[in-house]
Amino acid sequence: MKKMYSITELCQLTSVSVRTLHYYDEINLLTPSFRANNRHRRYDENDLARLQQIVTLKYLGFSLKQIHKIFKDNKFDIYASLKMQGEALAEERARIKKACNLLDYLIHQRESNKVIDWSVGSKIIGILNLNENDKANWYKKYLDNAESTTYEKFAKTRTREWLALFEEIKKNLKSSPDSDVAKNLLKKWHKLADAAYGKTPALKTKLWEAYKAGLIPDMPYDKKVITYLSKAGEKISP
Amino acid sequence: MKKMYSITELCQLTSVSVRTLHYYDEINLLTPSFRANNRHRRYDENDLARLQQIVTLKYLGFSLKQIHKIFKDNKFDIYASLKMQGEALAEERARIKKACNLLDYLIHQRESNKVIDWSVGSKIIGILNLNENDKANWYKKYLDNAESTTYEKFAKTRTREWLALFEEIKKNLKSSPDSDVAKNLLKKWHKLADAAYGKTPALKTKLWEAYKAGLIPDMPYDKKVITYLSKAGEKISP
DNA sequence: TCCACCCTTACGGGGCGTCACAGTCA
DNA sequence: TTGACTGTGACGCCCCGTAAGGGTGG
Repeated sequence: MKKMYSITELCQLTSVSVRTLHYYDEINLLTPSFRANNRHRRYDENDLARLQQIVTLKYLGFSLKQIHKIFKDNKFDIYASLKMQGEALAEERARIKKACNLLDYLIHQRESNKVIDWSVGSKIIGILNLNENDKANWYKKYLDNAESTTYEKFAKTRTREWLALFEEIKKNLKSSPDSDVAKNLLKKWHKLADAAYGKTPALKTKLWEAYKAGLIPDMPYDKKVITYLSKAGEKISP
Repeated sequence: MKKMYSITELCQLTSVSVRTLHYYDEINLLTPSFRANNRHRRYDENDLARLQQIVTLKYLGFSLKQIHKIFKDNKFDIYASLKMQGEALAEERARIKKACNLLDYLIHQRESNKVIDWSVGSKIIGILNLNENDKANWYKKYLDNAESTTYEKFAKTRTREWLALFEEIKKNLKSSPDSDVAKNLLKKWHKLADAAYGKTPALKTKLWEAYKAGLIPDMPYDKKVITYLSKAGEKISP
């Protein structure tokens, strides 16, 4: 004697609404194995198992259409599609993390300037959506033409000096941002930055903001370094 | 003389489709400031700025309805709503991370058993969706009645012994999972586990699976400890 | 005349929530 | 009679994509 479930019983077991089961019946995703004389739906153990699979797959981000395919196609490789879904989830995670970064950036803008520059927001979205090939040219989305030229000239051609400085800072990460060591490193950083952007302080700020917000794709510098410098800067000129 | 934009120009500037701008016009979210004689839409700088704000807010997860409110209500505190949206994003992140954990669990199941037990999947979803108050009772969702009783009896009443063991393991995390130290710790763990679940080995496995998958809310043990034990176990009985 | 833009109108889709109305069994 | 449970049917939502069919300026 097999155990049978009414529609509400099944709902309670799986935290699914009645409407949802009606809908799944309608689209032939989960048709009850039997109908009582009153036309009431009656589900058996297999139906329950199937529903549990549906619920689980849905939680993992599969669409009902995809789930349909998984059931229909016996040769369907669930293992492979689970792995694929894993990649999709990873992408979604990355997207949300980017959104969080952008959010922090905007909140910080607002805290220091009292006004949010939304054009920067949409520029950043452009950067975040760059594909692998175009990532290297992020600055073209963020800066205007003149600024881009300046950036290419000074940042890219003198990369070695920057990297050396950041390596040095990395070694001193444990020292307090208040310390003389930190002040000294900050001074060195300002010297390099001013050599490049002293004539265009607005650009200097703009770039610094971008780095601080973690908006640069494949940043060659450790983010900890940026945070450290940022803290050191705050201590000196609050 | 103000700069004006045709609809396609605006689209190119903001990576938004024409249809979308039509729609925004339709719902009065972004009505172009002017219309040419041909009824063509003409946007000015303000419209552009507004669109940039819309795009940014949308990227951050706001609905069009919410954005509408933000514009309409002058007293609207954008700062506060940005912060709120930050919380929403954090929740979404958490959800995705949970889904990733579940996915790993299922893939691992499939790798060792060749068959996925979907009922476990839906049980786990039940656990993951527990609110703060009910988290402590996660095992009631995961285990059946008899198992729950056993768990309450042995796991909860002897918590101190478990915690002591896990603390000891934590101190030895750096030792290789191959080493004698590891073997010894694993032995201790088996002794404790068997004292509790020796008579119900299926339950022992079931609980271990749950821990390994990181499905226990507010787990009192460091996850590194679980991973370490897991590796040590694999080395001994592959 | 042809082309490049632009317009409006309308259907569809995903995954149900939410009525409205009716039947059945205790 | 009441009321708990169930059934079917249909509209709505949200954010557009995707036509279809037609206008205008160069």
